[in-house]
Amino acid sequence: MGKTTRIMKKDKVTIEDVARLAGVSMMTVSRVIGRKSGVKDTTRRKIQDAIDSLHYHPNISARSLAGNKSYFLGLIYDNPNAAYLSQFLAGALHHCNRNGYNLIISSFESDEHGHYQIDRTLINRARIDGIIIPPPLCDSVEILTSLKDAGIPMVRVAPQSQPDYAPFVCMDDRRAAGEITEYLINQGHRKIGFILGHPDHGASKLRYEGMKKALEKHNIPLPDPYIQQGYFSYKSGFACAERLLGLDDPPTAIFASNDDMAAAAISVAHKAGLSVPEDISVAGFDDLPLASTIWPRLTTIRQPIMAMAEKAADFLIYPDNQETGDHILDYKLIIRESVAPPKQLT
Amino acid sequence: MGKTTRIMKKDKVTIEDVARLAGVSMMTVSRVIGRKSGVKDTTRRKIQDAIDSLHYHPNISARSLAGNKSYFLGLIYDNPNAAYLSQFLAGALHHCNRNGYNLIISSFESDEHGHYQIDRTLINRARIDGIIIPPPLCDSVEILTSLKDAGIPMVRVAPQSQPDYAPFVCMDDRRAAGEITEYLINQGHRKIGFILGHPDHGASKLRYEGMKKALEKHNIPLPDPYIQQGYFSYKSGFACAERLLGLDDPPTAIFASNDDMAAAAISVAHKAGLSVPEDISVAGFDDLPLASTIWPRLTTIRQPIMAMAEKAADFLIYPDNQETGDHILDYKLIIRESVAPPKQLT
DNA sequence: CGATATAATGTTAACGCTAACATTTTTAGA
DNA sequence: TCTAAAAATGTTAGCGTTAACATTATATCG
Repeated sequence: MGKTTRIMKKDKVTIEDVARLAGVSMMTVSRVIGRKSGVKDTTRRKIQDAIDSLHYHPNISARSLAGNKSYFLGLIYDNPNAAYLSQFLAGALHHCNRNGYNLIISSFESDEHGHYQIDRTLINRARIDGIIIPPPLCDSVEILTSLKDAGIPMVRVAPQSQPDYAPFVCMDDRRAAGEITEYLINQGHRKIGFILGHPDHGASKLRYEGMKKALEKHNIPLPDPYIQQGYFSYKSGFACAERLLGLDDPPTAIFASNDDMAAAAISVAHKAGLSVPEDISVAGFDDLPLASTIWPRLTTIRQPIMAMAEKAADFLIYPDNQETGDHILDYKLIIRESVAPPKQLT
Repeated sequence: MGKTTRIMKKDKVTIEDVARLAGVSMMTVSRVIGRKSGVKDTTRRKIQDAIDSLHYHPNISARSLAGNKSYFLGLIYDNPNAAYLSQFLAGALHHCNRNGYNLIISSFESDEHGHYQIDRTLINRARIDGIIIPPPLCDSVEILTSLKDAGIPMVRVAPQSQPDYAPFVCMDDRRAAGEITEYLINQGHRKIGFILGHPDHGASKLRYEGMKKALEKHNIPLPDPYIQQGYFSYKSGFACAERLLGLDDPPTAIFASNDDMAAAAISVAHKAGLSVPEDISVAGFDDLPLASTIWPRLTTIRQPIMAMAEKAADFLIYPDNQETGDHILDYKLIIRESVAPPKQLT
């Protein structure tokens, strides 16, 4: 392979070429590509034609230098769950690309004390216009304050603390947990075991509360041994499910705070020679791909992960939407095969 | 929240400030931050001190505009597997960040015929300096030619066709499959079932060949029913394993072309009342997190996913390394609990 | 219909940096 | 010690775009 000293980038079409072809000034072209108002419709069309026929694409570096705007959004993560990340990414990416923005991602890792060290690499280097912060980063005080100090707009996703600190999007975990619990109750279950999520994730608490409230509403008891502390991991779910099924009077249904742990519960049941949902029902939360690849497929709550990412990007690209748009997105109860009425009722 | 018309970005420190403080010209500072040669050591140190004390960070837009270099690398993907993506991303991200680059990612989707439509969004918008292309995109002729036309340097990851088309990094799938097969043989297995990967993924063929060759070397037969066509998905692995275990003379070990399918094989075994590895051994390929979260944990091949991503980024950032660096990265046989000697031998 | 407000377009000067070339300083050789 | 070559540093002119202001065309009203 020959050595090319200099890369020849094709389109050296500049805004000037467009202006000349359209018979206007550069500035008017700039207004059109910047979607600014105050350009006559006929002119706009003329310019658009010139743009199209020349295959013009604005130079983002020049725009960003002159306009003090980078057309980049940042996304930072410290992610335990690949499936979550990948969906989230897809949503953010999609919305950015459709709106002329690019996404720069960066992974952060907490130190042994759970604290985050901010090197301002991301911030300084790309001069991003705003930053999307999914959990658990969105609850890190270090990160929030350092971004605020730097004056970078941010949108938090599903934050659990200090809701007033910055704009956010989320879903109603509590209500969702209540709804799926109601579903279990309606199916006839009265003995329902619960596997808690990671105590550091705020969502864990909300899901627990939603579940408890639904039970109370129907006067169904929730004895202590029916509540097991998990950590959102398959492994922790496995241990919890073993404890639940080892009880003298085991529950007829298990509601796990996420799909991973629900999947583990199904494994435990199989291992114990029980079939799901005939002998025991299992419900999850999240509806990640896992939920529909295992068998039986999980009855679960579909989190609007992509939608939250899109909305977050949207709020940064069009800050005005923050005042009109919905911050709380809809979840959906997904009914599949892992839940059925309990045996004694059939 | 008050409305700020203009975002106040803190560090308005420019190269001029640094130059003034260090008592040199802007150009000399530019040489230092660009890591160019031809600056006296004492001067370099003086400038570095000025940079540090002012907390100066070069403006990437300006650099990129003036220097016709973007300091951005692209990563395109069309990914079936979230775990793979997330590891790959981590590797690429890490290397970019450590070398003053940023990563822009973009997802591509094939149409119903498996072809890719290139909108040159990514290419034109960010003026990326190079692009990393993991499978399966790295084997798309449309993508390769259109990038080549645009003059964008690329590095392919684990390409399966046209190896001379562009620089690439990969691992030796064939040898790895051979090695894990040898391991099964050494454990005493003589009846080994194989679950093929997706026929469109070149790696599938290589893994199959490696396995077959190892068996031939030991004069172990591979009857047709022992070979099942999977598609890298859990579901397909499930069906294959059911067929394998339903055979009159079932294998004592199953080697699946990836971890997902191996995990499915374990589920099938459990469902059939067999325990792993006592009644049947299962081996996988990839060593994604799944491999060590399920029980028993999978004996598998650890693909150097992160390392491949890093290397790919490296080749784009420092093209000279392409001539000296290794293109074929090391895998590793990971021995865990899912494989044991077959029953009749114990 | 002229005056005035308003909409549409144009002009100029940066934005912060680096390529290319120019100049000065240092080193090496005779 | 002088000179030529090499090394180190400086100067100038953009890179392609947009902000801010200036100008010109168009609409509105008494």
